[in-house]
Amino acid sequence: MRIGELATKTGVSVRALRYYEQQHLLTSERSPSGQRQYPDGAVGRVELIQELYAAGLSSRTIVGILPCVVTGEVTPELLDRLAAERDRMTARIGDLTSTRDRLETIFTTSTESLAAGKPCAIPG
Amino acid sequence: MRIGELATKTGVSVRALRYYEQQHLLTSERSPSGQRQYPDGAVGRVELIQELYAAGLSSRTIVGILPCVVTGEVTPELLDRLAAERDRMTARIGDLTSTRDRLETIFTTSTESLAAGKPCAIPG
DNA sequence: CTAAGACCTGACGTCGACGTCAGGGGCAAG
DNA sequence: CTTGCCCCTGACGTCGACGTCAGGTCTTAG
Repeated sequence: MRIGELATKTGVSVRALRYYEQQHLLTSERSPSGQRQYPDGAVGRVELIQELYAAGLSSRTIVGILPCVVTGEVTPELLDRLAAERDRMTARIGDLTSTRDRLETIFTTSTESLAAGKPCAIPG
Repeated sequence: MRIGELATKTGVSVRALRYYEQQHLLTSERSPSGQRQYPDGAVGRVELIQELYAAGLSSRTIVGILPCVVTGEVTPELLDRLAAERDRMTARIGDLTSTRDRLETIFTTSTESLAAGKPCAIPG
């Protein structure tokens, strides 16, 4: 598969795919003329990368935990980093949830204030 | 309170506080010589701003939902935006959770592979 | 053969939330 | 009065994940 096809299949831009390769997140074979060739598995690979980016991980972080997928390499350091990222995400989910609940509280009290025609008050 | 004190109390840089003012997230009185003066309530205000930034909201978004706190203004449009952001956050929490679970799965299977001395495999 | 489209490698532009530097004023202590 | 610290307003720098443009090559349909 060439880069354009991978781009349309994953919904990621061609530029982004080349960028992923620069960051060592993605590799490709080259045709004699220098064009990139991807196996079918690249689609899932790119989708995983996108998911991790969306979760707020940086290229550096992803490249640190991705070798497991790539080379089948499983080292204790890799597992440590993986666990660390998992924990970071769990903590982040907790923060987001409490912030969401705070917005919810503001929303509820504000809605009541609107119904009662009173000015709104924000809890601590 | 002057800007330096507010900065140390909130753990936010002086530069950031001036930036918040530029973005209309924060207001200040000025002394005759032009120095910013903040009331005590500014501390909680800045902390709320930080929390919303940390939740991934942009200045534009925050300024769109913050007037409720500021002026006590409660309009239907404001409540709509508030609800929309709350829903966006709920959705984001869901995405993060599934990604975290995926990392967890990778971690678990990789740990087993390491124990068994086998190469790791990544699910779906 | 030729023209259109897909691909290549640089390299500069963008955007948001600040950091940092330059150049200058305010103010309390000694 | 001056030293030292805090404050002010520009204005340029930064970083990450790309967008976009320039200038050239490859491939494929007609």
